[in-house]
This record gives sequence, C-alpha cells and structure tokens, in this order.
Amino acid sequence: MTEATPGRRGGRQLPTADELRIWRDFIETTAALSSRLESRLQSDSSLSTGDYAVLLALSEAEGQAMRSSELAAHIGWERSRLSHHLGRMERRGLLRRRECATVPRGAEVLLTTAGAEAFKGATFPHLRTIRELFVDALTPDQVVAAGEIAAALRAHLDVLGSSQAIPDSE
Amino acid sequence: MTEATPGRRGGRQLPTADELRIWRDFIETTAALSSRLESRLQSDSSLSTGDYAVLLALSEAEGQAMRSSELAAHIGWERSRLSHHLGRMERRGLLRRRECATVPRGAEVLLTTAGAEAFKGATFPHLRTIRELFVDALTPDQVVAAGEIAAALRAHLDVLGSSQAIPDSE
DNA sequence: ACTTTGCGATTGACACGTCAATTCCCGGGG
DNA sequence: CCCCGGGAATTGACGTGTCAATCGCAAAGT
Repeated sequence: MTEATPGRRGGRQLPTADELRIWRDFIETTAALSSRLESRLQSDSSLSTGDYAVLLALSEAEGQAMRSSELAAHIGWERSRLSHHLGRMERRGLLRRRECATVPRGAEVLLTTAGAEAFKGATFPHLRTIRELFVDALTPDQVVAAGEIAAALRAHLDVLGSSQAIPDSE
Repeated sequence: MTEATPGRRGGRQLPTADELRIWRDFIETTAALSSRLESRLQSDSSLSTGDYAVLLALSEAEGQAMRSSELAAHIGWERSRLSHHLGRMERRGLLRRRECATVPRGAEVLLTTAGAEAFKGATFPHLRTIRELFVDALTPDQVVAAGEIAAALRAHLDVLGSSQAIPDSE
C-alpha cells in the first residue's frame, strides 16, 4: 500500500538499493577526501583546514585584521566555534586579539608575522594537494558534473533549510 | 574559460580558478550535507551517524554480537575510535561488552534490547532523510554521475594512499 | 539614576576523533 | 622459571565542534 509505482520519483518513500549504495559511496568518499586533505595540510604545514580558512580570511583583509564577528560571517562559522579556534591559534602565536576601538565590545583579530608566514608557506602545497586529490582524479567533464551536483545539493539544502530547519542560520 | 593552455592536464601545478571554485563548492556542500543528515538523525532518533553505523553492523551480525576488532574492520574505523565510541554507547545502554570465550584478549560487543529498538526506530526516518537530502536533490543522471565521481575519487585516493600514505617514521 | 534589554564575545560541559602510550595476556626462547 | 615480543583492547592527552549559559557594556525605558 505504500508504493508499487516505479518511474514516478515523488512516489517512493525510501531510496532504492542502488541509490543507497551510491549514497554511501558518495558520502564516505567525500569524508575520506576531506580527511586526507586535512592530514596533508597538517603534515605539510602544521595547520588544520580551520586554521587555513582563518588565515586566508585574515590575509585578504585590509590591515590583516578583522572584527571577530565579521570573520565568523565571512567564513561561515558559528561565533562560539570561532572563539574557541581563535583561542587555540592565539596560543600558537598565529594571531593576536585586541580590543576594538570603534565597536563597544568588539574584538579585533590580527595576523602576527608568524601567522602570515605560516599561511604563505601553506598555500602552495595546499593548492597542489587539491589538484592532486580532486582535479587529477576526475575527467574535466566529471569536474563540471561535480560542480553541478554540489550546486543542486546546496540549493536543495537551502530550500529545505528555510522551511523546516534548525534555528537561525547565518 | 579563464585558462590559456587547455588540453594538457599534467602540466599545471595548481588548480585553475574555476577548478578551485568547484572544489570549494563541492567539499563545503558535502560537509553541509553530512552535517544536516547528522542533525536530522539526532533529532529523529537521538543517535549520531556513528551510533547508527555501529547499531547497523551489530543488528546484521549473527547473535547481534561481534568481536570489537571485527566490528572495527567491518565499519572501517580505527580500533581506538571504536573503543571510545563503544564506551559512550555502553553508558547510554545501547550495548554491552563481554569477555570473549574463544579469543584470549578478545572483547565481544552485543546489542541490548534498547539498542536494537533504537536502531529499529531510527532506520526508517534515516533512510527517508537520505532520500530527501540526496536523491531528491538530483536528477537520476546526476545520481549516477555522483556514483562515478565517488568511485573515481576513491580509486585515486587508494592509488595515492598506497604509494605515499601514512608517515611511518620521521 | 537604576534597571532592562540587546548584542558581541567568551566560557563550560560535553561529544567526537586521532595519536601515542599502556595494559593484559599469550606463547616462545634463554 | 623468567623474561620478552606481540596482538587485542583500552586509556589519556589533546584538538575540534556544538549547545547552552554567561559576561561586559552601551543604549533605552521608566
């Protein structure tokens, strides 16, 4: 009573066995890919991808500094996550935090020279790794297809997200 | 359209701007997808995807029990990760651990009724979520393409992995 | 003026993962 | 017999992420 209408995509409740197999393959492989990238970045530069995202944003900012909430919005992180991460990065000497003059309780994050150098040293091997692990693995057509798949998934997530998601998103 | 020397793929060191954009889109979207799935599973069933993987493996095992190293191999986890996770799941009453008769230092993991029920209650909504977030977002062609992309990425990871994988001495 | 509210940012408690020990127990040499 | 190497599993330290308080302070309300 719950199905028996093949062909119509809106009729099924559950994925088919083939779809499920592809799903598992897809999600596990992308996770493995992230994890490999992470460990490459770690061994090449002693940075995590989180560190890299923060350093990238700060490097591109004018004065190599940003308010922490701007930074959070820019890289799409929750503020609390950023705060924890900045604390760890500050302990490692990659950046400094300073009271912000313009905004009441605002904190400004600025790159140290060590941070700038770490970023500089990391970026080339990191990009090369992306090429090796992702671009080189696929045909040009597949790269394009991957982009389209990502766009479709993202669009779908956004649609669902607005109607029935978690509290505030961004 | 931005590059000047199309054709030779082995010549470049770094990804093009287009490739990089696709990469970021792809990796961030898949991460968002995982995270959405995780939170759906959590709110539907109070389980993490890790819990789900463990419960699935145990449910399918004969006697609803497995040696912990078999389990680790089956779901592809490191033993230490599994050990930590089993500890947390045991505290929540989803499973029990017992000394294994057949193997010297072997530990056997077995499902409790609570664990079996939690899994039973979780599986339908979980599969439905996979359908909603993944299958429904893509055209049938894209689903197939996603499978091929995953296979290509995985194969490439495996090739690289065997030649220059983990640091064994430094 | 004294609260109240609102926002930026931080903190604490906890789940999760990895790496490097460490424990337990076994089965050989010496 | 005692030690020693080795496999199974656990443990501890620590980085990382989330959620729910909390803190500090300025602008409003009364």
